[in-house]
Amino acid sequence: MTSRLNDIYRRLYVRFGPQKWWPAESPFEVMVGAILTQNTNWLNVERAINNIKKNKLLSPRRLYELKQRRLASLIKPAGYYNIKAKRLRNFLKFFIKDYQGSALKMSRRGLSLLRQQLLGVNGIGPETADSILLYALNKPVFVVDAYTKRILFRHGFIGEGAGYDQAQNLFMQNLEKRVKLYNEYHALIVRLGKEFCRKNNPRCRTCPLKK
DNA sequence: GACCAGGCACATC
DNA sequence: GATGTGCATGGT
Repeated sequence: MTSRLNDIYRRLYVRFGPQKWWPAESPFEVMVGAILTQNTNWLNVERAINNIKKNKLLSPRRLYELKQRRLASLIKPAGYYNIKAKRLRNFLKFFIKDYQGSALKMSRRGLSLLRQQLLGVNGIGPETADSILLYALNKPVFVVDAYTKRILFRHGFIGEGAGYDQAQNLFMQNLEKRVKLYNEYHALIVRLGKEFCRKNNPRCRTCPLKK
């Protein structure tokens, strides 16, 4: 299993090259993006983040001081804007209260504690939590998303109904626990997914992983 | 017009 | 514990 997973990584890297994730200028921007990108095209998330930046509001306290209505209107392009405004505020409240809005302070704590805390925030599930841990705080945790499960299933690594943890364990129990590897691997899977592993994609049959 | 996108919480059975 | 549903914009 280890060698197959390493082989897949190698092929993806050769095919697509380094992906330079996460596309953001600061750890806090990663956190915001992680919440906004839930079930949403990244291009729409960029528009939402640009709205925040244009108004010079990309800071934990400034965002938290906004009325929820105002926040929702700023992030409108990202879709689900009402629920995401709520989720973002839930996270900001936690981030400010427990870590004074400092990603550096947060990054000093251990992975499993942080993961528990993040999952305790209403609106942050496993993928959002792990994205924040890996891409904002440099913790060695493998991020699983819809593409990851779809690819693992289509290549026979897991059953169709397999859960998040099962997919995550597959990687984490068979690969070195390295931030750089996890960072690039997940990004490459998303890159592959966008092109070949959409739900009804005829190109799936020409997937570069199939030899 | 249909389908899809870097999920999650909640209701119901 | 499994399954279904609401949330919403914008690209292809």
